[in-house]
Amino acid sequence: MASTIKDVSALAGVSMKTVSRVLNKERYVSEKTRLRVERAVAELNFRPSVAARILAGKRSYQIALIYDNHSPHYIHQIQTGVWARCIEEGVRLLAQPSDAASPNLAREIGGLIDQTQVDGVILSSPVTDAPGALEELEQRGIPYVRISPGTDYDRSSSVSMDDVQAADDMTSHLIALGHQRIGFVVGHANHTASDQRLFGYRRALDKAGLTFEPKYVRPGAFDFSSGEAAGDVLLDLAQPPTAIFASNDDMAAGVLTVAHRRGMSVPRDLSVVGFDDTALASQLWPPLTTVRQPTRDLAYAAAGLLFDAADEVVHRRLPHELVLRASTAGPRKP
Amino acid sequence: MASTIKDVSALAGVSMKTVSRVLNKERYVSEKTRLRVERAVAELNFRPSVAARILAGKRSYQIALIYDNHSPHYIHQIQTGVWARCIEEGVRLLAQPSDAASPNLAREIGGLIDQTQVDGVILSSPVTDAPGALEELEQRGIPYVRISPGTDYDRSSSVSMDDVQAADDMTSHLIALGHQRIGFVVGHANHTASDQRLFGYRRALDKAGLTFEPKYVRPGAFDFSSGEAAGDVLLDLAQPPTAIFASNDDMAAGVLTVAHRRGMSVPRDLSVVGFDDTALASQLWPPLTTVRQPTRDLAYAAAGLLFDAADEVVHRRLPHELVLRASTAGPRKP
DNA sequence: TATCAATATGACAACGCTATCATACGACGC
DNA sequence: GCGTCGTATGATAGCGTTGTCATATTGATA
Repeated sequence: MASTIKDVSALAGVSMKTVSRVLNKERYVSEKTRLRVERAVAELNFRPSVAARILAGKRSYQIALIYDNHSPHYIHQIQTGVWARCIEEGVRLLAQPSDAASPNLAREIGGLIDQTQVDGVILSSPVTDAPGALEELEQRGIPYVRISPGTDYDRSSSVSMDDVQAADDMTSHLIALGHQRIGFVVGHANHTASDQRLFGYRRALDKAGLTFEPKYVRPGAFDFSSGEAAGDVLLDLAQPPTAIFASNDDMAAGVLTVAHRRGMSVPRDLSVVGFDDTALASQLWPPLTTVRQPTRDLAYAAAGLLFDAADEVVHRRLPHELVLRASTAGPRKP
Repeated sequence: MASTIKDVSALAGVSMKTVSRVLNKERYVSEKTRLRVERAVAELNFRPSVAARILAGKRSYQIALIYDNHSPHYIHQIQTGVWARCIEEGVRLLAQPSDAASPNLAREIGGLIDQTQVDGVILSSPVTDAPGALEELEQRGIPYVRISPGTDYDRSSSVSMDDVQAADDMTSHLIALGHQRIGFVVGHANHTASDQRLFGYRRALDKAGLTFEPKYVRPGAFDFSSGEAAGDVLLDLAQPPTAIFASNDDMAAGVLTVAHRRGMSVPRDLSVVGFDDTALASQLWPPLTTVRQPTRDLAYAAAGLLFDAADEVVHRRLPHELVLRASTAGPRKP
């Protein structure tokens, strides 16, 4: 059924090697020959077998995306971004779920590489910070790029946004609206972004001369129910906050639900803000003020860095954006 | 770095072919030899090269999942389900986004197969109903299983839920609560599930002796904003519905937002229900009454059918479930 | 004891491509 | 006219597996 390079070379009247040269855009092929080969390729609808290429050559024309993230929206955007860049490059993408906390992670990655001979790997947070995974890749000399790494910043190329600055911006926005008591829900402990967002919150308070109150900070895990739990605790305080900043949109949705359940009106009685600007943010009521994280673009850029792979370490930082919607207002006059 | 079957055979003191037999669990290998080979494999941490296997053998130990769906939640669940079954089987999964409406779809699928020699394909709706894609697969004799196909039911094995019955159940539930004027938001025209849910809605009205009113039915596209638009039209009617049934959760969220914007209280002034039970449903306010679609299980079962691939066509139908939350109540007394 | 089937193993070609090396062809300078 | 260089092409040997076929060993049966 499927045609091979041999069929193409026969039809074009050249050797297999010449066809191979055309396919790989090597130098030293005359214009005339290239055209003849390309026509034959088109006529036979020929597609080189990835398997044979891997076996014979150095490249596999495949890269892997390794992720462990429980937000479908985030994963989807990451996949879409990397995918788009791979299409441009004519490279196949293997999407690989994993468990960043698993002791087998390094072995799994090793297995993936042995089996598929991928040319490179993209790691998305929090796999970016699994030491075993990085070691494994380095030992094998596989180039890799990290999306939003939290540790060992200079260990590899990476793309990221400025989580500290973004959280600072958002907190400053709330302060500018007049809020003095601002609650904060921290993200999942595995993700370094959680620390950074917390630090940005603190820095903004500090700059504004507001004292940091530990009781206004609650742990969370980036999921809806931890947002609910944190919201309940914060609103039960004797002096509850007038605004709550959740480290992602899912948790902000949890806070919103708690407020609704208590009959509070948002934003009149309480301002709520999130982080990420997932689809969820605009589907809630009221629509959520949040930080737009350029997830898709980060992923696209990460793939770009991998393909350009000079041997040097390159970092690309993409801009975030405050998205002001209807869940924020000034605090109610006492 | 990576070891080959040759290394293993040398260490175990047997021929390459015997190692191959052990790896593929073929018959006619003595217990003693098998153990010796297995020990050598473990010691060298050997992983067979997928590329070489594909090239030499008939199987590629890879299957592809082809999807075109704009709901990240849905895709995520599909991927997770198929993935889980593939792990059990030791088969690699290639996740392949595509465009069901593209005229190139068949060629793209052909290219995928030529390049990767996948052993089988799983199609998720609406790619399930793209005639070109099915033809291409059949011409090449690639086994495939469809998830929730809408047409040509007997053309291939498939897994699905009963969309008609589910929509009927939900509508009947609303009727049982006392609603007589029930709005309906149709899904995307590409998806056959849209038709079926609409039919289920009609069938329930019919059974209850309520007359079908075309003005209570609005088109939609499975996304938030089409839900908003439909909600606005329905609530602007002189005799607005007392309940609105949206064909998925995203559109139901749009309806909820419209209600909130108009200062209506849900469910006191209006009942709203969705379909799918995505994460969104429980994160909205009020939490959404909806139909739980067993997406993950469907995907898992689809992979199972593919691996068991007898040559016969098998259909598996998985049960749905009404999830009653806080967005429904009886209509307000006039 | 000879014959046969069932079991167990190995030698070697083949899969479809790329890498390596060899070769052929002009154009150029001396 | 001869070596030399840059360009263009081909012949052939693998890459790491599995398929095919051949061969060896066993135990049971005639």
